[in-house]
Amino acid sequence: MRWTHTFIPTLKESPADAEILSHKLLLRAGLIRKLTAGLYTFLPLGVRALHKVAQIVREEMDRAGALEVLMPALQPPDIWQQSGRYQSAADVLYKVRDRANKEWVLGPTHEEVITQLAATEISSYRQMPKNFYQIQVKFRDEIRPRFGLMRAKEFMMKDAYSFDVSDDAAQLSYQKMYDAYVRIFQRCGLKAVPVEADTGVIGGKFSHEFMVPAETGENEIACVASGGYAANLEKATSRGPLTPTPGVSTGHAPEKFPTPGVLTIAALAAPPHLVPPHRQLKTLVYLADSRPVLVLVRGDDQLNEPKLAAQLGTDQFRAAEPDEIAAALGAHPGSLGAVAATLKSPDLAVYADAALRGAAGMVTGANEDGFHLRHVDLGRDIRVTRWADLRTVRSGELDVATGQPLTLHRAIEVGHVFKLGTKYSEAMNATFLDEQGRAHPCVMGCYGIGVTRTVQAVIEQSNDRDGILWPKAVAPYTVCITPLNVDPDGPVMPLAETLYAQLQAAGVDVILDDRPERPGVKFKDSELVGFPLRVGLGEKSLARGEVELKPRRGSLVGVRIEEATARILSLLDSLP
RNA sequence: CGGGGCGUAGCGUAGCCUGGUAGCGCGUCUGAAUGGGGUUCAGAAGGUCGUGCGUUCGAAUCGCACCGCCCCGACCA
Repeated sequence: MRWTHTFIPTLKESPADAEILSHKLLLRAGLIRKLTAGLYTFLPLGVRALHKVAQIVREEMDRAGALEVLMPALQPPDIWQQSGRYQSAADVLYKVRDRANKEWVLGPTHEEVITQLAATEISSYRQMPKNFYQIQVKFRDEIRPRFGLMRAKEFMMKDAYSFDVSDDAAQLSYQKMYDAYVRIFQRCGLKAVPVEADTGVIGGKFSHEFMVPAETGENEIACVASGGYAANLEKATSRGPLTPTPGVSTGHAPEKFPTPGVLTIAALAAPPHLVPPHRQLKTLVYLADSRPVLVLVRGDDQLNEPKLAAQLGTDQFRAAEPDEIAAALGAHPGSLGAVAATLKSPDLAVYADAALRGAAGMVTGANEDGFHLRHVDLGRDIRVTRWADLRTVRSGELDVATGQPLTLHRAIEVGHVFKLGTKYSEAMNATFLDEQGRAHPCVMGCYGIGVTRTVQAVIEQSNDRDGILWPKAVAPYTVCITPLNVDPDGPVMPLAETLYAQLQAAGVDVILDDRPERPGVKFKDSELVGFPLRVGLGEKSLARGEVELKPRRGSLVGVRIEEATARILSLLDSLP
């Protein structure tokens, strides 16, 4: 490609609405332009990078035995009614009406469509395993689109759906996808960490997310530095708080004491009360399927809502409002407690974090505004309905299996593999007959990769002060030939043309910067866009009989003109 | 949806508080010089100051409403 022929509108300054580096670079390097919030046009260079990622995904999916299909983005709402997600996913569903005023939805994902297909087309165990995938646009009515391509209303996704005859077989399908994902992100030049993940509203039993560590990521993960355990913070567990929970009873019965105006853990820890946070019980009130539930964590711990959701077994839950709390407990936030003797209703469910097991001599609210209780022993004074891991892991805590310390990192989710089970196949009647002629629901898995997001994640992870540092596998062009004088009758351009033709013939994605610009402009642009290798041709180097090879991440080397093509090809091989 | 910030030329911005001529840098176009790191000089084009209503002799500037964008939170497959 010739620079003057394509369209690469680079910018010296980044538009004010770009906040994070990768978003700025996408705009400045001329890869995308915004239409409106969450919607972007891919310009020629952006499309090339996107297609390269998509092609890697496609090759690895094919290699893993998945079958490419293409499903409609426009979908009838009744399949969403069938799966139950017309309600549960209502917030993200774009709905449109046709001329007959019939409603349609724009697909945010395709479990319903593929399961409907399986329901009609897969009827025998002989037809499985099958794994269908597509690379297609998804539409999600995001509450807040953010960070360019990171969280958009419309984005490119690879989604795959596996169908198996049994749980064990589904596990194999899952593992194949997991392995394929590891290869995909490796080939994209991304450091992506597979972490154990919460399965969320989509349901299912088992899942991993592929996370790209980055300051600007929207997720947080906990990892053992040496590798091994890694989990989304929504799911991460540890051996518990570093400060042990007090476990020795004072021998006294709970005793009420006045704490006027003390509404927070910190306030109770301050003078005059001086109750350390780890000796306090934090009492939270949730409404699960409209019924109040008390949740206890240690004063210095944070409740992990996804863990609570898993224990409650419903996604219809939320923190109670102050008036709802007052109605349930007779006191307001800041004075709440779960001590049985202070509860209006003895059968109020109490979920307690496992770190509190055996806790004694604790302080908690008295369910009377302005009062707390001391000398509270969990086992004696609080009727716990269920013990569970409900707290959020903190940095430095020890891995359950190895005892190694965990560190917390922010990360970008680029891929997700789910073992779905039979949630959709049961809802949509996707059954098959086994060898005995008995019907069973297909066991499903689903596997997503955010293709557009992956492009941005690569940039977020690979850049320097001058611009993008594309890994060769996903660079829009791998080689940029930069003649410093484009006079067709001059000494430089004919050689540039020759190299250009030879590299094209060798199958290299090469761009020829044939703009009549000053060298500085060309150098800056090629570095901003981040082509892995620049081939510089100027009269000075030519006079020495050399052309200059400048890897984006390395230093400049001069090579003999007659060896140039061969040296470029071998240098390319060695580049990341 | 709650909180905060912002809408002035393609991009980045000043002016707004204290009402009266719309300014600068980059980019674009023309010409010249320069010709190995966003070069320099001269000239030019380009503006419903987000939209509407209001206050006023007069509104980019003050008030109200709306729209849009960004950030934080809530939410999120």
